[in-house]
Amino acid sequence: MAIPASPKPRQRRSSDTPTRILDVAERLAQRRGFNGFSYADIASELKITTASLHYHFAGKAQLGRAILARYADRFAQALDGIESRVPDAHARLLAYAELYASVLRERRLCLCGMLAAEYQTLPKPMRDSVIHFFDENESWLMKTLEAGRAEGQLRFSGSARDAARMIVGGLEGAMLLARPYGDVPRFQCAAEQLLQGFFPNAADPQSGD
Amino acid sequence: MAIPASPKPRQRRSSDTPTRILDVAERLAQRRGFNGFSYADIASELKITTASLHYHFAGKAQLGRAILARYADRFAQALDGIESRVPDAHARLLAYAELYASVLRERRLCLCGMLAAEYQTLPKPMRDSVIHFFDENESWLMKTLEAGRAEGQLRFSGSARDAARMIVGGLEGAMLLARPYGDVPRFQCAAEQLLQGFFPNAADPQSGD
DNA sequence: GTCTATAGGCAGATAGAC
DNA sequence: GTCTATCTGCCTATAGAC
Repeated sequence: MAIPASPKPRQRRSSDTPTRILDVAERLAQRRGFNGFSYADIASELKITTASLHYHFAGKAQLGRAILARYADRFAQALDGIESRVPDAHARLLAYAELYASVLRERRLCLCGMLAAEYQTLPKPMRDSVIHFFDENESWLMKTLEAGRAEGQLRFSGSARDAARMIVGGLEGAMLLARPYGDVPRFQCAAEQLLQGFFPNAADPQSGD
Repeated sequence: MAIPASPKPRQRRSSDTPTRILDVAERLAQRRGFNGFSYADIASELKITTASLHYHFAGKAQLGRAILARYADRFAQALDGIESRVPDAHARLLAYAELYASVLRERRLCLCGMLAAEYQTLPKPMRDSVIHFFDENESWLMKTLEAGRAEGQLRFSGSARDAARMIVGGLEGAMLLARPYGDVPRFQCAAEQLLQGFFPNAADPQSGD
């Protein structure tokens, strides 16, 4: 029920052609941007032709939609996974930041962070998916923050919505800057500082140096 | 001395061809990304030919370097301006965030935020300039934060370097996300939250709702 | 499903006239 | 400095054989 069985458990490892195309395209989009790769890049890596690519994904716009749809699904599953595995709100925030760190470790940007930069050049359906992704993140964080505040595990002064937006933006920005430096700890350090204000047990931020 | 006079004060408004080219190219780069515009885009807007563009900037890579050099100069001047006009550290941080807001109001991203996303596709000299830009921002913020802490106007627990990096990343990310929504207040709200932890006079962040 | 072959357009770039 | 004309290459995309 919760985990629907794959409709066709044929191949050993998820490696049917559409999936492999999406895997490569997604990685290229996260590393080089949606405007930074071509059908030829995917085709050469998979040793197929661009004509074959067009059989599976009629155009780059449709490919982009498919990448985004799969990415959003996977992200939603990851958030569900946090909720089922991690009981307390404090740890959930850290687990949320760790999702970003794991992407950065592959020298990728968050797909939607990248697409947010390219937003003005994207076809309308992709724009809508990017917005939807951030809305979903905001909702999940709001839910988490409010629950944590009710339980006394988290503290924050303003609205949960504003706090959620600051967290998403802060993590996306920390990722954006850490990647050119090739410096994952740089991201982690920023993420910790960003979140520490929400933890009541944190040392008072007034010690000197 | 501080403000060197323009070498050739010929035209009424800064409108020699190289400057107009840089103006258009910079705006396109900040809105669509460096990979999101072409020589033809600039040429058609200025009603010149791409051949003329090549006379002033031999290639897109050189144009990119010129855009970055001018942008970095202007940003450094803006930081100097804050230091000369704004006396206290608290207000300097707010003025710093306002620099970002003024860019966002033109529906642009910070040039180097945009180029950070496209980093893997940039020619080496542009990469170096992007890194240098963020290093300069970090230095300026460190200086400002340390002075503010010494004067008792700012408080923060970790190193000034880590705090500076969190601020740059946080503002860049808040910009990145606010733009797709076309929502400048969204940025300002995130910026305020990001900075409020540095202000000792802020209300303790434990009030309920 | 995958291929060969190719179309049509746009990219960055250059030569040479004015 | 700006132009016309052109080049080469890459881009997305399609037709049609296998």
